[in-house]
Amino acid sequence: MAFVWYTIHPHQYRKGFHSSMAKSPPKDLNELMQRANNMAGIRLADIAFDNNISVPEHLRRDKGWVGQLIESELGALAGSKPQPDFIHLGVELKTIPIDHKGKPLETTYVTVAPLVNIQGLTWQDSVVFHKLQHVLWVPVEGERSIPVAERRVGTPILWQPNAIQAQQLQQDWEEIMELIALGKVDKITARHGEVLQLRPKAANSHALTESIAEDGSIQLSNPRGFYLKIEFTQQILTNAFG
DNA sequence: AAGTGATCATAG
DNA sequence: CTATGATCACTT
Repeated sequence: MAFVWYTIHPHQYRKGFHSSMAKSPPKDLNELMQRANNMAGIRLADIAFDNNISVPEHLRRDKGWVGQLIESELGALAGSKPQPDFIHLGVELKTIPIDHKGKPLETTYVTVAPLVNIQGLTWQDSVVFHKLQHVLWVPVEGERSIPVAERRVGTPILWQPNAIQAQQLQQDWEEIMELIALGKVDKITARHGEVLQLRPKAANSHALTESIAEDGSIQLSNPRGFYLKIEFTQQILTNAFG
């Protein structure tokens, strides 16, 4: 849908886009949003060129490519730390693949789920809670019919959960964590949870990590991660553009 | 076509 | 393995 592109000025941006060298972290929220807004309407090939990054033919073996490209353009600190992308701003960056109608094509990965040592862990102490406190959503065309290089970035959305969304997230998180605490992690499916779901998050189905068994002892299970369901992220986009 | 379970690359 | 970035691809 066209609404995703409502702030786009293709010709103006295309001309003066290439120029920046290595990006430094944005000094404040305004600078971050200015950079994000300047990407709206730009093709991934142009952003890649600007960052001296090559464009893969497809994402099958480069599933995190788009996210890392946008991180580079926005000056997010590289590295794999369990911290917000822009720790000094308290903002988490998430790219989200959308179809031609502006609907998310995939669920959104949030974080790995803790499966042991979770006694006393509360919603407000959780990584899910903290990561979703402030998110910069960057929509990107994701239909496979569009060559990766030609996919365009949409208008960014700076989001914070409203009261209802916060409640939905907390309820799902608490129900899922309760099952994990009871040693039923291997019985949890992606169908649990209204807006937040638990799914495998590993190199493959044979990867193992410690978890709680039904008798309270330690067992091994496939690592899991928390993901936001499509309807939830679709609502975020609708609320911003609709 | 949607949704769930599986998978890919990289850094430490 | 853990954690970052996610999308793939098979089942329903």
